[in-house]
Amino acid sequence: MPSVAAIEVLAEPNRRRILDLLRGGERPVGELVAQMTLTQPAVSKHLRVLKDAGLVDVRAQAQRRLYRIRPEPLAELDAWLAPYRSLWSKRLDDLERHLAQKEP
Amino acid sequence: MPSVAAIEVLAEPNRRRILDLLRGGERPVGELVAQMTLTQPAVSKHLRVLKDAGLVDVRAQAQRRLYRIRPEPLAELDAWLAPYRSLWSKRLDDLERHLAQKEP
DNA sequence: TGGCTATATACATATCTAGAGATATTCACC
DNA sequence: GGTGAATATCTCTAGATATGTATATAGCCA
Repeated sequence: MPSVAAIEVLAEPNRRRILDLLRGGERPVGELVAQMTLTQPAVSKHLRVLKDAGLVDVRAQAQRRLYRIRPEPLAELDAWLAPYRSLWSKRLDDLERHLAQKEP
Repeated sequence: MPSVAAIEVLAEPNRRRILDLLRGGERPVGELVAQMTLTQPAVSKHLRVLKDAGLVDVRAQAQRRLYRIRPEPLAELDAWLAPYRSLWSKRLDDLERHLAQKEP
């Protein structure tokens, strides 16, 4: 069970890219490959890492493998971030107040 | 200008640890070193990386350097995470509903 | 069965990075 | 000015990792 392992896996930009592509829903490997400047083995390897971290799930459909997001580890990452939120929320409040003032 | 560089910097567990320690407020390097199982140069190096990513700020006080959190990059990371939130919020709603049902 | 498609794995390599130890820098204080 | 304390930087090294090429595996269809 990886605690905040998601952040280590998602440090890799191509893996973030893959996840972004999967936000549109289930996708076969080939389609992911087509939208990235990486070879198929490289993409498969990233998918393996994502799967091991529980960030994606696979489903076989004939020779195809359909990948989709598993959001749980992202929720954990979000939880890790939570205690820090108060550090910037005040400034954001200030910003909102400032913007609201510009067009009353 | 690092877009989501924070996530790459925070992939390192010791750097997350440092940030956690700084949640308690400004700290000199020596104090951070004392609470970690790392040599002073190693901690200084991590602090350098954190500073380059804009995740911390330094302030000199005599020979001491007081480090503190700069929350902006964390806010960016939070923003990156935002589009994914809908993926798990439904399940969390379900969980909450389930829990609420157990003690009416 | 044979050939084609889709994906995964093996292997080799080049790059990156965290870490330790040693040294340099900066400041306070005598 | 000299000494000691606090921190930064330099150098080197061991380990990790992302990638490409080549190969294996598995399923469909004729």
